[in-house]
Amino acid sequence: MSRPVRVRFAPSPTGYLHVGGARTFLFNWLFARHHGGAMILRVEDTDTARSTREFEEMQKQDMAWLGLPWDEGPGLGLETPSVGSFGPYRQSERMSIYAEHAQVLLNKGHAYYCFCTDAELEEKKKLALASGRPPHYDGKCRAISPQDAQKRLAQGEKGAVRFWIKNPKAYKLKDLIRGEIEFQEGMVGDFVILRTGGMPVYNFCCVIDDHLMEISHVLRAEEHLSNTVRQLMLYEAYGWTPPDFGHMSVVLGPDKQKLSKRHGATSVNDYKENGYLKEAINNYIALLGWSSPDHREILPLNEMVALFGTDRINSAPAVFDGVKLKWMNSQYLRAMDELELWKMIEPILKKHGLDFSTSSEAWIKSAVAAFKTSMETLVDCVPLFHPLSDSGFSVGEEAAPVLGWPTTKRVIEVWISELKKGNPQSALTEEEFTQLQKDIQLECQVKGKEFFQALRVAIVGKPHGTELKLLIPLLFRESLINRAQKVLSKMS
RNA sequence: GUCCCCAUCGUCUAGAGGCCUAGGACAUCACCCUUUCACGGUGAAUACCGGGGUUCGAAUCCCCGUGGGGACGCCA
Repeated sequence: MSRPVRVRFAPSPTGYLHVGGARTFLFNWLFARHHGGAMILRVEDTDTARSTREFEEMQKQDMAWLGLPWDEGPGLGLETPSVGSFGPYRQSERMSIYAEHAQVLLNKGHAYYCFCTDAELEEKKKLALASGRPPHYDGKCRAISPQDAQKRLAQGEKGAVRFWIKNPKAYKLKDLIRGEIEFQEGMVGDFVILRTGGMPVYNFCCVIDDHLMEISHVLRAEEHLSNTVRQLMLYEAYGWTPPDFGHMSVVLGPDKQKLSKRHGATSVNDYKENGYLKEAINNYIALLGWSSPDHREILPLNEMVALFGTDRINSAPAVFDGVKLKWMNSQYLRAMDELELWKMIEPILKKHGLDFSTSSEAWIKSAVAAFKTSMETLVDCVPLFHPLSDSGFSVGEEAAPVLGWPTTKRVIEVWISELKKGNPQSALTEEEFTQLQKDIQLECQVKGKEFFQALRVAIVGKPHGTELKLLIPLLFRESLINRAQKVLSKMS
């Protein structure tokens, strides 16, 4: 009775992997790993008008980037072959399988050819809706005998194949997340399984594939709940045992509408580019509808695997909160090793013209350590590291009032002469700097704002910014002198 | 229109009849630390959608209403 756990993520390659899809994928992945089962990737590309191989590739790249490998399905890369023995894993490559299975239904009298035109169908639907009847297909073409249908087909007429609902009845579903759900009789009409032209339709492919791929559990979004009744009918017609279903709620935007592009950044790729860590994204997304039994919120992937279960999935829809994601990201950033973090930061800095390739490992470690608590995303490193780069030094507009103060010049001059007392290729320690500040204040008889802001301008070119005691140990005397002199030259 | 799902602080949630004067996290506010900002620390404010039952007792169970979402496709 207990089958091996095999779950699948079945996206349509019609765009980037978005947050909602990523959550479905993550939940399935966690479920598979928790039970030691297999994670299958199946590409649902039967909507040929909107599906592309490029989109498929982008989604796979995002999935891989999240660090959630799949066990079976198309490989990463446009030309890479699929892995797994239940393929092909692209629905567009399974056409003969669907055709065969549709024929089985046709032979059993569980399906029939429908020759109604779009216009005709549209008209009927409108009429039904207007008179308060459910807009279901009226079953007109049931009357066409298989022989007549074959004849019309042979004459070149095109038709679709519909599932024939032989004995309408209520269907019960034991949902893993929602419990028992009952669909009343008459909820759906005879539905299309093969479009005119032979292209199969989602509900049909889904059943064939889930069965043939021996999928044991289907965790998917709530929007498929009402569809499930059709799928149940198909399982019944074939005499197959359906998998266990679990329908999770949808992810909402701040306006409580289903999260979509108009809500701004909603794809995994957006977050990746905006400097988010995959660990933070996985962790945050997992908390959108799932909670840990031990009530912790910061959970690394391996712990989520150990703790995951469908019993703690919330059936109410969740609003996506970018602010909390950002917080989560900052937590992971802080927990990272300095050199590991540097590997991610360095290319970003380089892209912004900040080159630290000559810096020593010790310097990098202390620089990253000094700044990582101020970062919420990776891209936040740019303004933070900017003051450490000599090429990026300039005297800002905001410094103008400070430059106008009568005491400023003297403070900077003393600062320079003090710096010259040491090795130009050395930096001041935090303690030395603290002492030096006291000395200068005493010598110049300047204190408070007049002193601190003057000094800050001499060092970073602006009266505000990062704490000086963090910056100073990371800057050589030579560089500090150069900067101070540049400021001085602005004053005369 | 019909059917299905859902309903605890602004947001994510804990809560499976007494442990709830409803707990945590993010955000907010105040104070402390600090030359500024940030970090950190301490604390505050804020929620059981409404109405009926059931029960000695209900956020928790039932019914009705309301609100939100989804489905009713030759989209997935």
